[in-house]
Amino acid sequence: MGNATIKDVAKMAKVSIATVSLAIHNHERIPQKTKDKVFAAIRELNYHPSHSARGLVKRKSGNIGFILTEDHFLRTEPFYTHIFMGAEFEAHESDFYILLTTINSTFKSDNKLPRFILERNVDGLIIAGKVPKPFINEICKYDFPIVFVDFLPNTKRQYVVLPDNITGGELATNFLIDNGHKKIAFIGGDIEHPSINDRMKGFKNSMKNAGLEVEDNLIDVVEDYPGRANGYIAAERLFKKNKNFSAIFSCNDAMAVGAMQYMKDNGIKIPEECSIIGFDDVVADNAIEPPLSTIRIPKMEMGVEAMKLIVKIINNNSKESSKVLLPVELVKRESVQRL
Amino acid sequence: MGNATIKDVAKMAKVSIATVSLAIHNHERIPQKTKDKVFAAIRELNYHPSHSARGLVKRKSGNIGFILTEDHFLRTEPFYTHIFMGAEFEAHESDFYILLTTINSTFKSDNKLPRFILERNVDGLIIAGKVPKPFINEICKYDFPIVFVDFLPNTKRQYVVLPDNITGGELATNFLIDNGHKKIAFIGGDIEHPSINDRMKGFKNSMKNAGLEVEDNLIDVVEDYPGRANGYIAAERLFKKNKNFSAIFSCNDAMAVGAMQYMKDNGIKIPEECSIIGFDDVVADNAIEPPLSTIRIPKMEMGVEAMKLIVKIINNNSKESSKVLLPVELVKRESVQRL
DNA sequence: GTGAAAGCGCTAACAT
DNA sequence: ATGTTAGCGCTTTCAC
Repeated sequence: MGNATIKDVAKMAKVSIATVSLAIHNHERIPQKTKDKVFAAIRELNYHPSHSARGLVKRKSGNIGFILTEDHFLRTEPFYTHIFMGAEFEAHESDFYILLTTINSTFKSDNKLPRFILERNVDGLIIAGKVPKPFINEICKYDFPIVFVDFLPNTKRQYVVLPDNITGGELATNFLIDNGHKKIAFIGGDIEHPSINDRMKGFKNSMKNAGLEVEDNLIDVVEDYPGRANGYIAAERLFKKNKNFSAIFSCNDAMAVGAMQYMKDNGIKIPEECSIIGFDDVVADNAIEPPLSTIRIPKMEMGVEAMKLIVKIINNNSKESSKVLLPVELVKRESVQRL
Repeated sequence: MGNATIKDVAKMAKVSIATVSLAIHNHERIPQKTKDKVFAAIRELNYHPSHSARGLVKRKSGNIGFILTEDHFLRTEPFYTHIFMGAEFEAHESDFYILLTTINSTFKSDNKLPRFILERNVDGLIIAGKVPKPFINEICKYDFPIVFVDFLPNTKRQYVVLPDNITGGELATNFLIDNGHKKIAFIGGDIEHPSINDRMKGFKNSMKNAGLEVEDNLIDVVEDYPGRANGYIAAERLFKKNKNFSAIFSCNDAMAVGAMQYMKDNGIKIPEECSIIGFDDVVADNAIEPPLSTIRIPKMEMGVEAMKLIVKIINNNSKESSKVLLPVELVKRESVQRL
């Protein structure tokens, strides 16, 4: 089972190893006939060029580093897992391998960086989700090309792949408005996160456009991570303070699920007494009762685009900065009631 | 920011590159004094050996391939994600990188194998969870050392890391028995899966040891994947056929959650009217009502052990076969009632 | 149109 | 106790 080297191919095709190499790279100076001979030998021998040898001479590792925080990777919902898989799929189309590693969300500037950075064993980086500032600072000292996915840090050269959060926020809000809702609450967390911020921006845009008031006390934003527990808390505060709303737009599904739990615990019927819409579209949404309406983020596609972009940058075919905005989609399920 | 080569180190330490190389490998022929000089230069230059160059001469890639099915990777519960992270952590301790890839669960023998196999760009394989038979057949043609985690195929040389499913099954069953349950149902799926099979074995062992009868019509095993939906179905069948049991042992948490859903939908109080215990201990267990008692599988540790084992095999320090059995643990929560 | 040869960074056998 | 050197598999320049 093929452990052939370029020499073996050369011998079998009766050409020099230089010719084999050039043929593989589809060099114009090699006529089709010779190429055919070479490729026949390659197939026959089940030859695959050695990654190491190639890397050595090209001074490229042929690897892409994929980094996310442990928290994100271990989240119940396979959100970043989907993004990774998109990148992985796309990697099959290129000659790159992906090295996945996680970092701690409490990364300090004197913590050890991932080994593949120190050893320069990657040609570029994909960073998915929010990562700590000190980490970004450290990593920028090495000058790898970096593509950020689902997070927008403020670095100089910015290559990012994001869902269209603003439009998503508008989509969700418009859906509620179109269903006759006028008093709409917004719950969120970690508001410095650019994505969450944009979703709220979309919310406000739509409210304004519809001539509806955005009431401060209908907005509940917790400081930290917008997860289930905080969704519960936010809903609790909202309902205790003010019962004067007919729908909630949650900055993501996790918080929405928490909020729904609160409503269930307190006998508030969904959607009869209060409608709710989330954001992300993660698997759990379909498993809860009632199924949650939400905004679908194209997770796989984000991974695919990130991979395409980093390869483009490495091959020097890209501009100084670029921002890929992926369209999101309204998913109507049963958590929103027409008034 | 260090792109130094072994030459630079040699120059700075005023020795030959051979000495540097030997010092790095802590060769005995190099006296401590020289080593100190060398390491000082290494630190100074922030030198890290080139993975490619090393790989080229050693004819090793320095990579481990980690393979699982897409289904498993994208499962809502981050079960295999935890296993992967364990392997990732352990990889930090070694000189290996991990290449993660997924395969389709419908893999056919003429499907393309992962690229790192074809290109021989891994020195060994970790395969997590059940993978299709044709895949195993294909992969065995290349003779990479393989460690299987959480799955036991019948290959010749067997290196496996498993949770102690039999003991787990006994633990769960004994817990129910100790709480006064005598009529206990078992629900499961994919019974050819060695893990599920072992859990049932443990169930039967405990029942027998306690002098209790294992009633055939209290065992409901679906053909396919033991997931939520099938848990619901199994519970439904069980309750329709026979109300004559006070507790259910579910082969895993996913099925348990499905079964609980059925009970809730049909007004069967948990645990007052029926106790239930699962297996796996995944995050969701704590989020449902009532919190599910279960058997905890040490997922991270399994990844760690798998990585340790594959490294050992690659370094030729292992026996022909070996089976690492990791202890499981009973987690008492609120889904089991004392009779 | 094709081949020879240098060299990528490293290891290890062989010299000194 | 340390250095010299061949060679791992490949790319690419230069020569034929």
